Order: sequence, then C-alpha cells, then structure tokens
Amino acid sequence: MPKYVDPEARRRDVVDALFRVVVRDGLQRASLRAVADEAGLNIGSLRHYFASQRELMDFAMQSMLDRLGARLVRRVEEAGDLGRHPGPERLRLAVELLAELLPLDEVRRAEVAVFLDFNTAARTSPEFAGLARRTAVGARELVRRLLGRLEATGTLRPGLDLDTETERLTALLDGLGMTAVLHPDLLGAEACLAVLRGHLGDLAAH
Amino acid sequence: MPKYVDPEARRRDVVDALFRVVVRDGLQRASLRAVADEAGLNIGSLRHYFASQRELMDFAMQSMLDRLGARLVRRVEEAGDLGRHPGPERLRLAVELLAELLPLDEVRRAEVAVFLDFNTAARTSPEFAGLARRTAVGARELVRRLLGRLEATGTLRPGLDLDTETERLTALLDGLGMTAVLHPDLLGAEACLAVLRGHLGDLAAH
DNA sequence: AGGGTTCTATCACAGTCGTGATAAATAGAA
DNA sequence: TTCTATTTATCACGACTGTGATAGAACCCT
Repeated sequence: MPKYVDPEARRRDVVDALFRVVVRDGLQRASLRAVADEAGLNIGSLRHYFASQRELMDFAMQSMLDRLGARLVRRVEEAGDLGRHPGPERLRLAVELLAELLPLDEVRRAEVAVFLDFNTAARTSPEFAGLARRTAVGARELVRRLLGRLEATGTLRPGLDLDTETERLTALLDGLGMTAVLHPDLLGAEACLAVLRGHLGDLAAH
Repeated sequence: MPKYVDPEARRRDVVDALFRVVVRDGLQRASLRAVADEAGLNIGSLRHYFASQRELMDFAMQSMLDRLGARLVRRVEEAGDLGRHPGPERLRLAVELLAELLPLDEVRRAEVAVFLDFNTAARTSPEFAGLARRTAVGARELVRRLLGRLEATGTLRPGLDLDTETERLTALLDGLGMTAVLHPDLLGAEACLAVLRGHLGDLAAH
C-alpha cells in the first residue's frame, strides 16, 4: 500500500545524492540532472522538492553543518565537565573532539571534501558567502572555547596567547583536512592524528 | 612599424589574464571566452597561441609554480649559508622564506587563491592531478629541508620528530593561506605572520 | 466514483561551453 | 609587387546548464 512520500526524507535522500556526486565528481559537476540521476529520480521530480538549484545547495550545506554540529554536541555531552577528568585524559578528549573535523573515515572524508569544494566556491559565489563565513566563525569559536577550557583547568602551559593559539590550531585543522582529502597518500588518517596529538601535547603543561 | 608578436610574451599576457579571471570569478568561470575578453583578444586569436583549454591551463599552472619557485630560490640565495647567521636571525630568515607561501600582499594573495581553486579542482579533475601532487610534494620538501637546516644548526629544540613537524608546519601554512584568502577579515596579513612566527618560536631552542 | 492534491515525467527555451573549420587581414621576405 | 607565414576574426556544431510550462499518473479523502 503505497503512501505519500515523506517530503523531508526525500529531501534528505536528494542531499545525500548531492554529496555523493560532489565527493566523486566535484561541486562543479553537481548539476541538477546529475544529482537527480544519482538519486534515481527524474529531474522534474527533484524540482518538485527543490524549486531551484539555489534552494538545493542552501539546504544541502545547512544539512551538512547541522549533522556536524550534532556530532560535536554529542561529543561535548559525552565528555561532560572537563574538570572531572585527570590531566592527560583532558587532552585525549580534546583530540577526539577536534578529530571530528578531520577526514579520518569515509564519512568525515566526504564531509571535508564537500566542505572544501563549497568553501573555495564561496570565495567567488556570493550566494554561499554567508554560510561559509558562519562556518569559519563557528570553527574558531569551537577551538577557542576548547582552548579556554583547557587553560582554565590548568592543562595548558602558561603564557599562551589565546587569540594566536586559536588561529594556529584552526589553521592546522584546516590544513590537515585539506591535505588528507587532496593527497591521502601523503597524509593518512593516523598521521593526521599524530600531528594533532603532537600539537596539543606541545601546548600542554609538561 | 608593427612587428610579429612575440609568442612567449603573448602567452604570458594570456596567462596573466587567466589569473585575473580566476582571482576575480573563480576557476570555474575562467572559460576561454572570458580569458580572451580579459586579455583583450578575440577567442580565435587566443586559440592561435593555445590550441586547447588543457594546454592553456597546464601552461598557466606551470607558470605560476615557476614564478613561485624563482622567488623561493632568490630568498634562499639571499640568505646564503644559514650557519653564518646568529640564532635569532636564522628564525627570522625562515619566517621570511615561508612567508612567500602566504597571501601577505596582493601578488601572493592572487597566487594562493589560484592555487586553492586549482588544487581543489584537481581532486576530481585527473588532468590536474599530476601537477597538484608535485606541488604538494615540493612544499613538503621545502619545509622539511628548512627544518633540517634549522635542526642541524642547533636552532631547534631537541627531541623533535622531523616527519611530524614537517606535516605540522605544512598544514599550518596551508590552513593560514586558505583562511587568509577566503576570510581576510578573520585573518589579516599581520595575524598570519604572528601565527607563523609563534610556531617557529615554539619549535626553537629557548 | 468523483475530486483534489501530490508526485512524476517530458518538452522547450535561452544561455554557456570547448572546439573544428574557414576566411580575412596583416606582416615580412622574395 | 608578389608570395608566404602569421595573426585575427567568425561561424557552426553538439553538448551541457538551469528553468518555465505542461501534462499525465498516482494517491488520499469524501
């Protein structure tokens, strides 16, 4: 007994198809027709759920950020109050949290790839500028808050400038993610983690 | 008395026009027609110097790398033997060398923007894969050699793992360049330099 | 069974793209 | 001047893009 399609589920399916196309062929080749094919839909059907390309892209990018945001919130809740853990454990939790932003498995690799294509496109595509900016600000806020917590619990060595360290760690994450996605043979998942661990270890009080 | 055009000069002009288009509108919109317009040429004329789009892109990217390579070589020659300088001076020279890779002025900002667009496109465009890989390897070699020199002159603190530090510094440079190009309001030129200086200072023997 | 909404499918249009082919204009040497 | 190579300019073709319009099928409710 067929029923009316759940529109939200359909939209999610389309977005998933869009992500697959972007990961495989790049944002440039993610045309409405290509996405429709990937989703197994007719283009007219797709356009029934997304009136325009702009609407699809906006919804897709927002979906990705929501998904990532939910994962981060879950991590933070799992960790609970940082002060309850011993020193080395605090660093480990910080690494695990930030590792959500690195392409360490296929899910995150797809996210970072889409994120990269989308962000570079946003440089010259005003329709993406707003979202791109918010994600950049959001990443900085996350990193800054984390470093602030570590500092407040005495996990970091004294004398660090929070602004500089925030930019440093954010840039490191961006760079690691970029290289791991573009050149996975040059920088594998474990190497990524090793660099991140090393960096936080460097920032820690010895 | 008009003369025959210097073909190499023309090709350089076209490449410059291509870079302007890419910086302004993105690699995606750098079509043959757009580049010809930007260069003040008819598309038929442009195609007389570049038989295909592929040939233009290959030549353009190689030109950019040659230009950057020449700047780096000049820096290295100016610095001479690192051992001749006192310790703090060595760090300053290292910062200046690596700063050639950061978008600190309009020339370098254009380079990094083109580099970013080109590299992300290379992820899903096999025709660019070779060049993208060589640049990634080249950057790592440069960073690694520099760190090796600093270590050999006793400028770095002991116990550092060269492989990890190479990836860390390379990722930092990539991330700084990316953010400075995509979000110049979040990360200005001086902030970029401050982070780089801070990082090398952290690596230095105190 | 009828009626109205939701969904799927198809056509057409104007725009862009890279490229092949070809012609016209120009420059320099004979 | 005449001849040849270089340079500039146009046209056409097939392929692709997003989108408007429209029609038909599938579905749920009365």
